[in-house]
Amino acid sequence: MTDRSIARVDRHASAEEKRRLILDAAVRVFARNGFHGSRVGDIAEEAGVAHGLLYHYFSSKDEVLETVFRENWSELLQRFGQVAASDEPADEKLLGIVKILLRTWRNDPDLVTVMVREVGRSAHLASQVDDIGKGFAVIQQVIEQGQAEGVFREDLDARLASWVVYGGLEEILTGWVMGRLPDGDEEVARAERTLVDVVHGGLARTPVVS
Amino acid sequence: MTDRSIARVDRHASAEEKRRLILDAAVRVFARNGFHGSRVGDIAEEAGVAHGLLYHYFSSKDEVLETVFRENWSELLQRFGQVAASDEPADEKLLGIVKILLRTWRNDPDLVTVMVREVGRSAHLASQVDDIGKGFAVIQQVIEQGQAEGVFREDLDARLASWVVYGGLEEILTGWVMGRLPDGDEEVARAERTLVDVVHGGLARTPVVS
Amino acid sequence: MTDRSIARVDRHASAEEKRRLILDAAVRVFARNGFHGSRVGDIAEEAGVAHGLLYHYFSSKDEVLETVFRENWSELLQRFGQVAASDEPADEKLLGIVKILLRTWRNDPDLVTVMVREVGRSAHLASQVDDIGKGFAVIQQVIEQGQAEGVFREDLDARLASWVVYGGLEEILTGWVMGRLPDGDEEVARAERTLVDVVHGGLARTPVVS
Amino acid sequence: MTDRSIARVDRHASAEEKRRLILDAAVRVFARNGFHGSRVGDIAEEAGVAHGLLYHYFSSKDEVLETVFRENWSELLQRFGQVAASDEPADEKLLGIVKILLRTWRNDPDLVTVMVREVGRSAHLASQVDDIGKGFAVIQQVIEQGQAEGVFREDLDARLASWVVYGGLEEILTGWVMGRLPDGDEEVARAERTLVDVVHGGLARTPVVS
DNA sequence: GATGAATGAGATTTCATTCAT
DNA sequence: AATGAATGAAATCTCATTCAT
Repeated sequence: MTDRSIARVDRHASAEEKRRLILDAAVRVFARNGFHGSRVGDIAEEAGVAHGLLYHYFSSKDEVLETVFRENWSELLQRFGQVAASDEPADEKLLGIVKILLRTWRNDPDLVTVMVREVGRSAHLASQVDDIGKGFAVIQQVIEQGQAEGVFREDLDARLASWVVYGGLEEILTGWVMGRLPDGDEEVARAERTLVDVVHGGLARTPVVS
Repeated sequence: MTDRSIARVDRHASAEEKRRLILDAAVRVFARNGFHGSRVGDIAEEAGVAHGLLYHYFSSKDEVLETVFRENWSELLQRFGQVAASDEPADEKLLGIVKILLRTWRNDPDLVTVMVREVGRSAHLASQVDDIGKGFAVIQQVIEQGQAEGVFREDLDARLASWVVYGGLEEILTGWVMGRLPDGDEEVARAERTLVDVVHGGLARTPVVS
Repeated sequence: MTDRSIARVDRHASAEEKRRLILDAAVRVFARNGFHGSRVGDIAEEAGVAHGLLYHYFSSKDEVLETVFRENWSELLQRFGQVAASDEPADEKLLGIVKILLRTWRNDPDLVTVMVREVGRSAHLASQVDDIGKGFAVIQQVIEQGQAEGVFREDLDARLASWVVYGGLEEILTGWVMGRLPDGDEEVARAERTLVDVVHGGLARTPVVS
Repeated sequence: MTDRSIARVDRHASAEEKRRLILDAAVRVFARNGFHGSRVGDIAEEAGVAHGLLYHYFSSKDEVLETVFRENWSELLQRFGQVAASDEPADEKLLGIVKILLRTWRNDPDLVTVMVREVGRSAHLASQVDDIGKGFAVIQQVIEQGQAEGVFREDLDARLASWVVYGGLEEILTGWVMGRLPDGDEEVARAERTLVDVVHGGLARTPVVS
């Protein structure tokens, strides 16, 4: 979640800064053209370096995408973990996780675009699979905790439910990414509310009490 | 949702049958290797024809994917429409739509794989956008109908809610497609139940009645 | 020099007529797109037949071009021969040959376009070389005859001179073909006059009498 | 008209030299096989580079041909211009232009072959049209100057006459290119003389004085 | 004769990656 | 570290030609 808005080429950028420059450029370019539609040269150009330099820091174009994913996803995972480890009730935790992801969209739509479109379901890289799984696992844990605490229904398969929750979340992001859902501060707030309402209380008016 | 299991090359296949052969082969190959990982020659080989013939029926590899999507999605849309037009209550309709999609997975996992992985969020083709939107629209209509009938809460944004519902649905499919969720008749039934439970009744145990 | 203006597809065209249909279509298509820019299918379409039929009458695309050239060039050669065999003086004969070619342009610009652009200097076909040579030979004979009769200067290499004459002629045609010289009845007449004036009397005002 | 005979691959060739290497190789290959008969790989092989490098310097095979034409024709045009700007009489200038072209054949027959066969009349590229026109324009100017000075007949259309002159010239070159006229120092000298004699004094023995 | 589905050799072009400087 | 010229595998697409019907 580095500030990518400052893209000017600093002639005196240190080695690490060049690496960042390239990663940030990659996010913008992948977001704009997709992974397959982006050439290594495009990334280098966007970063203001020669394309050969990219291979000094990364072993391949694939590794650039993988790095983008890994570094950012791990940060998200960490924040999920903090929420999950707090002593709030399960439903609040769920809300916290939702907020983290939806608000990331506001801060860095390009990054979310890449995560959702390129990494989410393409079988590009094997390594990510585990990491993505950890995201589901956190949600699943929260749900299971909620069931244990009695705030969530126990008749639900917590694992499947975590997929449903995550899916709803990701679909909203996709809607924004693809430009099919209106974007803006208010819209994000509304989406957050709707998402939580649906997964928490369900669509049904008269609650299904059995 | 043609039966693609019969792939033997019928020497006396009529022209239209060859077209089908190619489309069906494309679904299998795209499902196996992804769109970008599939060569035109792979599709032709799988179909048992020369690769040049593909260009007799389609103008490009892209058009093959587009056709796969268009022809199958329109069939799904039609079935959604039938459910939506029935005189069942809204929650039954929602269940009906969920069933259509989840069971398509069982009948034709390759097709679903392609739909979910290649078409869903890649900006491959412009034309599909409209059609995909129609899927959301049907769900949204059902939700709005439910709100009007009083079976669904009125305080929800029906449009956003339709995205959440569809997202949960698609994520389950993705889990199967990516091999990250266990598959099987029983699992599909359980997923169906969980999905409907979540979006209908919500996760909350004690219904949120204030 | 068949009348190609009547291009309607006669359903009851006899075999020979189909052949003509194809040849005439080929002239139009080659003139429009050049030999390499023309597909066999384009010719067939222009002729209103299936492209497979072309191979019933000709063994290849090359042979179509060769046939166009051969059939039409032999007709021109014949007319050259008639002029050369007449009992007019050599300078009149030269004028006659010039007239034949320039006026062919008026009657059938597509044909001349093909002759000039595709056959003239591409080494497409070996067979034509001889035939083209016969054209030069006729001009050379006329010049030699003129020299023998005393109307033409004897100090000129008749062979080279025939190439110069033919070159001037062909260049004018090329100018029309490429749209770089104005076309029209009057222009053709003026070109005829200029060409004959130059090759006959030369550019020099005060004749070079030594 | 660079010396193309030195084709050995110099490992230390600078970037610009590689570009030249490719252009020179293209001239040889186009001369040998014609534009359509030459594969990009043939050019690269002849130049001793990988075929991909060609696309580093040129955007397409077409652009290679266009560049060959443009760079060489502009040099010729410049030399024409020098002749035209000199203070010689018009007939000497005409001779000068003829010499430039005919002698280019001796120095670089491959280049002339390509110019005559591929560029002259194929409608390959739009850009050349203007440049080719400039060649005619110079000749036309010289003729008009001669008419003004009284050395050339005033009753001739200078524009058309320039086409006739250029056509005679080009046809001689074509004869050599196609191997239909004998080549050699003496032959070139004879051609030069014949060409000038014809366009200057005409074929007629007793000059046409009216 | 006539059709057009089917074939497959072949050509251009792209672009990730390497490496000499 | 940095550059960008150079490489070459690979992929899409074209189209002349064949041939079963």
